[in-house]
Amino acid sequence: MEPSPHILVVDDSADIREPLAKYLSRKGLRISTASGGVEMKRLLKGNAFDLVVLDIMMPGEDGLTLCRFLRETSEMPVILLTAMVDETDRVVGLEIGADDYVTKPFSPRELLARIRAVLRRSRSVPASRDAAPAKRYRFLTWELDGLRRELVGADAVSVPLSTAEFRLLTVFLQRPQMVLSREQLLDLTAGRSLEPFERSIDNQVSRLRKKIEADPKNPTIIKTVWGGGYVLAAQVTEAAPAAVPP
Amino acid sequence: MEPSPHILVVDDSADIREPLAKYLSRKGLRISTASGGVEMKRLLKGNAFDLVVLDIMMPGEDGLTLCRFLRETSEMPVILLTAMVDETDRVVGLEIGADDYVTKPFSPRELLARIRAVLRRSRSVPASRDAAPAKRYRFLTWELDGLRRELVGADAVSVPLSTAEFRLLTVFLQRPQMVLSREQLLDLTAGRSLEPFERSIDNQVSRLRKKIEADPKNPTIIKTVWGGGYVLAAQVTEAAPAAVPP
DNA sequence: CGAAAGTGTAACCAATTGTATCAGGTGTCC
DNA sequence: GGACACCTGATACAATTGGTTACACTTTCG
Repeated sequence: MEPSPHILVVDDSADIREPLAKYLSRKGLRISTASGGVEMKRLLKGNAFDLVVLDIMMPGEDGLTLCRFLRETSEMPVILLTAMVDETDRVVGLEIGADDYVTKPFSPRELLARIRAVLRRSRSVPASRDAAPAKRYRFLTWELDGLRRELVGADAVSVPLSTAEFRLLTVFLQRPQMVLSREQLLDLTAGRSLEPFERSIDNQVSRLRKKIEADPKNPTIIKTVWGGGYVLAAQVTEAAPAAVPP
Repeated sequence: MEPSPHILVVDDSADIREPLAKYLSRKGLRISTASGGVEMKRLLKGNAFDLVVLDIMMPGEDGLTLCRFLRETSEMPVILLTAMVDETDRVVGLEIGADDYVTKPFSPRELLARIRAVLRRSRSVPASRDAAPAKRYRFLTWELDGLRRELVGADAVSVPLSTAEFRLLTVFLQRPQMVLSREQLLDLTAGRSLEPFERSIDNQVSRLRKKIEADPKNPTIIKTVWGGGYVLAAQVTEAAPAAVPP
């Protein structure tokens, strides 16, 4: 029932990237690839990955720099691909906070084993506290309280949202003005990839519109991008989490 | 400038102790190590530690015993290292008052993250003397007194909770805004794993809701995440344990 | 314009969830 | 020991949720 893990492979060389992606996909993982830092960052915005495989030796933005970036911006596990037999890279890598490393040349099987090991570890029972970055978002007359999972209208009346609706709305609010494909939306809301003729996202959007649009037939908040997906076309301001009652 | 936190790592195996100490040192923590209970107690006398990392499985004086000892003699946060297999250990550990646990095998990075999380938490709570394994949690109009195992409402009326209800609520309060699967909840409350068609957690949640929700049919505190489990959707503040008049 | 592709949404249905009820277990008090 | 209170897991059945399907409607483009 669990969605298959989504892995991002970052390597400048297509000769490594492509076969690797193919192999890992066959093994039941969802794979996206990026050829460098810029592409990686773009993909990170629209998708929810469970792990990043990162080549250290890359032209342009260095792998270690990217690893450090990942560490600073997320909790995502990282596995490094290091070319050197030299220990320095591994040490530096682990120091920066990588979860594991594989030295090139490596067998895909070995990498797969490492990926599974790291995923297993990171999936263990959530320990304690460390509150999620739950925020509040204000848009138009609405306010979504991420802490209480509640949508409140101008008249302070709360509109009940189902789990899927809440997730979808959150995803949009975190990415205003960004066109999101159905594929990305499904990844971000449900962590799975789009099946050939799936229409579930269309339905969720439709259901959500009925709850938040003044006129669902002429949506002004969540707009359709023909052939592209949907956008949240409203200005969003992030508010601090609801104040604690004294 | 804040002095870097001083951590005591207690593990009988040098193969774990040494590299861990090295890694954590590089990350800016001050590390001392002990190979067992005797050495630990000796070090405790001469140093002020901010946190103890404790292996549960050790020859001689058992880790759980040492953890209990720490709880009785100090306020120091404890993170347990437990073997993946034994779920009971985790439950007992948290019950005894450990602040967190990490299951072996673990990545140094994961442990570091847990250490930082626990330190952050322990720093934000005003220090309180007198050993108290159980805390008090305030949420909405409620207050749970972990010491007396009592739930008190706004009107100072106490609502009696059964053992299972108390544990479940505690687990939620320690992880606000965190979606917990039935599997995880059962693990954390009873230390066992979910049988195929088990519904006991649903039942417990339902029973707990009847006691704490204003309208159990439309829960606002413990919300359902369809296909995912349950979340505590309320802000929680930790309070010092209630003073016991002598 | 007309076909093809893309989108909106009502209606349907399988899976998931809420909860009443039941039964076994445990502890208490005579 | 027996009666009773209470707790907790199992079971059953109703309600809800969300994916699927079908069909009408839109947009695009030759």
